[in-house]
Amino acid sequence: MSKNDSISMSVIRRLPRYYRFLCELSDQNVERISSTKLAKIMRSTASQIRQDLNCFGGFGQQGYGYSVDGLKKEIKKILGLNNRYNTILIGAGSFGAAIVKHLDFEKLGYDLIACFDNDKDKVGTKIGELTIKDDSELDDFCSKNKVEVVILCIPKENVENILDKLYGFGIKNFWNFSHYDITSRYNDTVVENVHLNDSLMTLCYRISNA
Amino acid sequence: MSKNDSISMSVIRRLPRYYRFLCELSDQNVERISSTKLAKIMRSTASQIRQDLNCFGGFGQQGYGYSVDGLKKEIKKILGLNNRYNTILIGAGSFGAAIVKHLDFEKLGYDLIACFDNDKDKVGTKIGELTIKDDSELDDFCSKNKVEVVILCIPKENVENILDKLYGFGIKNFWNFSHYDITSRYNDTVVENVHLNDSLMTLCYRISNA
DNA sequence: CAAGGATTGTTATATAATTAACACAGTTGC
DNA sequence: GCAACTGTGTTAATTATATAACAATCCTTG
Repeated sequence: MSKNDSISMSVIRRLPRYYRFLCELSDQNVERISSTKLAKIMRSTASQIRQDLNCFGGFGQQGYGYSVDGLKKEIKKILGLNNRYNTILIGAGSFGAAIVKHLDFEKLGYDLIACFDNDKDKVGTKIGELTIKDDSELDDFCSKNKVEVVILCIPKENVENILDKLYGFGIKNFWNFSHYDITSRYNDTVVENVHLNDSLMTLCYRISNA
Repeated sequence: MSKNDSISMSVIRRLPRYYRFLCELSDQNVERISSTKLAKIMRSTASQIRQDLNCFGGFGQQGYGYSVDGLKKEIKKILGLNNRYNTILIGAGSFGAAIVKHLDFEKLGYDLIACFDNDKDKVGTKIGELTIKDDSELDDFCSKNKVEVVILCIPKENVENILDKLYGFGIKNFWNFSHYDITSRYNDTVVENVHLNDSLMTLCYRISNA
């Protein structure tokens, strides 16, 4: 598949940031940008930008730079943001609910098709258009629907059980907010662990040692 | 200050994870652990663990390994988790509220002393024990209280204004959930940017290119 | 439409991070 | 209390990442 054999994670994790800044430039009706100017805005280096982009192809033009809209579309395609993925939320507490309300899943390709919780008080209430289902319905739902991504917002005690079950249904893509490293359990899954506590601790270190 | 001159960010970002796993081992009443065993549990390498820890001092003992509780305490100290920091939340929407409810600020050293929002409907309502204040009270509050950390959960349009104001009060530590790179504006601040959209996009890339 | 300037794609260099190697200190068991 | 083993701290080698350099290419302008 073209050039992108084994792109390093360092590069991949920078792509969303490029996309973000390109969207802003586009909103400001900037038509073209050079790697040097973009580097200045993003506090990066021209070298890095050019090298990152060239992992995927030559999107620029000598003597001109990059077309903002063109590059934006290319990165969107690279990131796979034109695809759609059926997504469910497990753990529909205030945190899970806030997560799905706060971000643009739709825009980024995720279709939220169901929410689950084990709290009887929450079951039956709504998150947006969706009615929260009981955890006991999870098996049935997964066997009848093509679930591609799971957002996990549950306490770490419950993770292993739920995880094994989902894995059994062939679900391997997780956006994980629970305080548990999913990758420690399976290694053929795609997992984004968002460890907010880790982030707070890192902040603490940096403040304390500033 | 001892050994820790210019520890690399890579090392620092691993510390919370060590701490997390050590807490679990401690909960399981494990008394001692070798770098090799810990590496196996954490899916890391013994070399990396030993080298990371030795940035801060020799906490282990030849032929024995590391005392779980001892090492846990050391890392806690290194991370600065014994310190206390006065913290305020700006943007007390469902997301901001969920963030402060979901995590153990207390345990990690952060004392939440006030919440602000510009939505008149939210002002006066409560988050835990705290009553949400109007943004207009921010100046007054900052001048009368020692605010050390700010959690930002506001739309990116409002960030620059609020940020300049806070910076004016000498506040330089931010936990930032807004879709804006604070480091692009000032460079003498300590910022943890949590870009959840970026995380979602990275996940999308990895699913799409698996 | 040619000459000069700009800016890329790419290769080469320098820096950073990870892994491996190993000497030596401390533990354990007989 | 000695021999064999375990496992650290540390230095060395390897790999990965970021920066710099530059020739090739395309735009721009008079």
